[in-house]
Amino acid sequence: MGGVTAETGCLRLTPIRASRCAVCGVREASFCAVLSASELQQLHAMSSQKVFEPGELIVEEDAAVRQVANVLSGTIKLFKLLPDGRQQITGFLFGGDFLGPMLSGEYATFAEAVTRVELCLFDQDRLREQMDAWPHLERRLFEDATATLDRALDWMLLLGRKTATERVASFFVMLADRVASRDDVQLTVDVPMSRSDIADYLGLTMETVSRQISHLKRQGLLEPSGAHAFTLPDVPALRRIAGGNEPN
Amino acid sequence: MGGVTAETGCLRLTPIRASRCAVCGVREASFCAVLSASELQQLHAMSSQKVFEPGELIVEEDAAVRQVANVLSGTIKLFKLLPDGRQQITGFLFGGDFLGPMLSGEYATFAEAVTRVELCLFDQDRLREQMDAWPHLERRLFEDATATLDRALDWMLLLGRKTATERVASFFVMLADRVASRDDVQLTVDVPMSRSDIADYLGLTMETVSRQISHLKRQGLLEPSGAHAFTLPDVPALRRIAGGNEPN
DNA sequence: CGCCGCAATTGACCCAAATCAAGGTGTAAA
DNA sequence: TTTACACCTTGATTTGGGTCAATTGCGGCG
Repeated sequence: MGGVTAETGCLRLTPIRASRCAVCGVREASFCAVLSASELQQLHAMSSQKVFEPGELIVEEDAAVRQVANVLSGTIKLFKLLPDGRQQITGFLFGGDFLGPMLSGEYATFAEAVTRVELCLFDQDRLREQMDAWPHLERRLFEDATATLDRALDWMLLLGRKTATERVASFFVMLADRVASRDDVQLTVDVPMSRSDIADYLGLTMETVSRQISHLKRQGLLEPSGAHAFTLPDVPALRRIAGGNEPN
Repeated sequence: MGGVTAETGCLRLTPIRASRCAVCGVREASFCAVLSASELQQLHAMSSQKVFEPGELIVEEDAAVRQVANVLSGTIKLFKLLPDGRQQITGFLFGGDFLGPMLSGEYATFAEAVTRVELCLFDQDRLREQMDAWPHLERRLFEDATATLDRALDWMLLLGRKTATERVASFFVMLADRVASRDDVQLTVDVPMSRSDIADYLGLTMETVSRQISHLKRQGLLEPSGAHAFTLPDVPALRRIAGGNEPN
C-alpha cells in the first residue's frame, strides 16, 4: 500500500500525477483495461513515471534500459530517418497509446515528444514475463500491434497513391477518428504538431501542407479554433475528399 | 492415419503435393517450425490445401469462410484500392509466409495470386483456439505480425521520402534479402511480378520503374537473367543507392 | 516459321508538388 | 510597447516523375 507515490527528488520522476492506477486517466484506454484489480496492483509495482519536454528524444532504445510505456498524456511522434536527414513520421501516439519496443527493420525508429509528455514506463523483459503468466495481456498487446499494422497499411496507400489534397484531408479525418465522436457532429480537433511534422507524416513539404490547409479553409471545411486546433464543420465531406472521390 | 491425402475430385483440393507435413518444403520457414511432431499432426488434421492460378483473387475475406494460410509456393500480392482504382501493393508473400486474416482499417486489403500459388489453409477460429492451448504458437504469430509491421514502417519511409532510383534499388535489395544469401556474393533473384505491380508497390508508374531498371542495367548493377529474373552483381552498391547516400 | 498479343521500353511533353524566396503572424520576453 | 524569433503563409519558378504515344521484344500458337 505504501506505493511509489512519494519519490520526489529523483530526476524527472513525476510527482504531479498521483501514480495510483485507480486515478489513471488512460487506464480504460490502455492495455491496463484488461487487467484485474490485483493484476493492476502487481503491474503498478513495477512501473515508473517520467515526463518529457517538447522536442525531447524519448530514447528507450539501444540504451541498455529497454523500456516500454503507456502514454499518460501528450503527443509523441515516431519517425525514421534517411542518412541525409530526410524524415518520415510513421505515426503519432496520444494519451492511452502504447509505446512498444522500437523494433527496427532496415531503419531505426525514433520517438520524440511533440508536446509535454507523461509516460508510465515498464521494463520490457518484466512485462514479457507477465505476458507468459497473463495470456489476456499478451492477447491485448497482440491486438494493439495488429491495429497499428492496420493503420500503417492504410497509410501506405496514402503515401503511395494519394494526392496532396487527399493526404491533408486524410490527416484531419485521422485526427477526428482518434478523438472519436460522431461524423455528422461538427467537432474540434487538437493539432499539437507543426506544419513540418504534418508534412513529414504525409510525405509532403511544409509549404504544400500549408497551401492545402488554406484551400480547405476557403472551402469552409476547416476553421481555425485557437492556436493549435481546428473545428471540422463537415467531417463526411472531408472523408469524401480523403477517400479520393471528389471531382475537384 | 488415413489422412487427407486421397481427396481428389474436390474442386481445387490439390493432390499434387503429398500433403503430409513431414515432406512440406516450407515447414521450417513457416510458423509450423515451432510445433512438436504431435502438435503438427493435430494441426495437419485441420488443414486443407488449395491452388490458385495467376491473377486469381484469394478471397478468404468477408466470405463467411474466414480462413488463414501458409504459402507453400508461389507469390501473392496484397493490395489496397482507392475508389477510383488507384492501387497500392502493401506487400508480397512468398513460400513460407503466413497469409493472416485480412484485417482492414479504413481500406480493405485484397490478396491476389501473382504466380500459381499453393496454400495450406486453416480455419481462423480453430487456429485461434489452438493459440489458447499452445502459447508458443501465439508467440510465433505475434512475432510474425511484428516483423510485418517492421517492414511496413520501413516501406512508409520509402513511399514518403525516397526518390524513384532509391525506390527501385530498394525493391531489388528487398528481393535479395528475402532470398537471403550473402551481400558480397552476386546472386540471382526471381522477379515474378509485372512492372506495373512493382510500380504499385513503390508508389510509381510502370514507365518510371522501367526507366530506372534500364538505368541500373546501364550502371551494371542489374543483369537480366532469363525472362523473370535478374542477377545482382553488386548488392552492397544497390543497398547504398537504396539507402539514399549515392551522389548520383 | 511467321503472326499475334501483351508486356516492356523509350521518347516527347506536361503538371503537381518541390524548391527558392519573401512576407506575415503570434507569442513571449525585455 | 517593442523586439525577437519561430512558425506559418503566400508567391514565383523549377523539376522529378507522370501522362500520352509510339516502338520493340518475346512467348505462345496456328
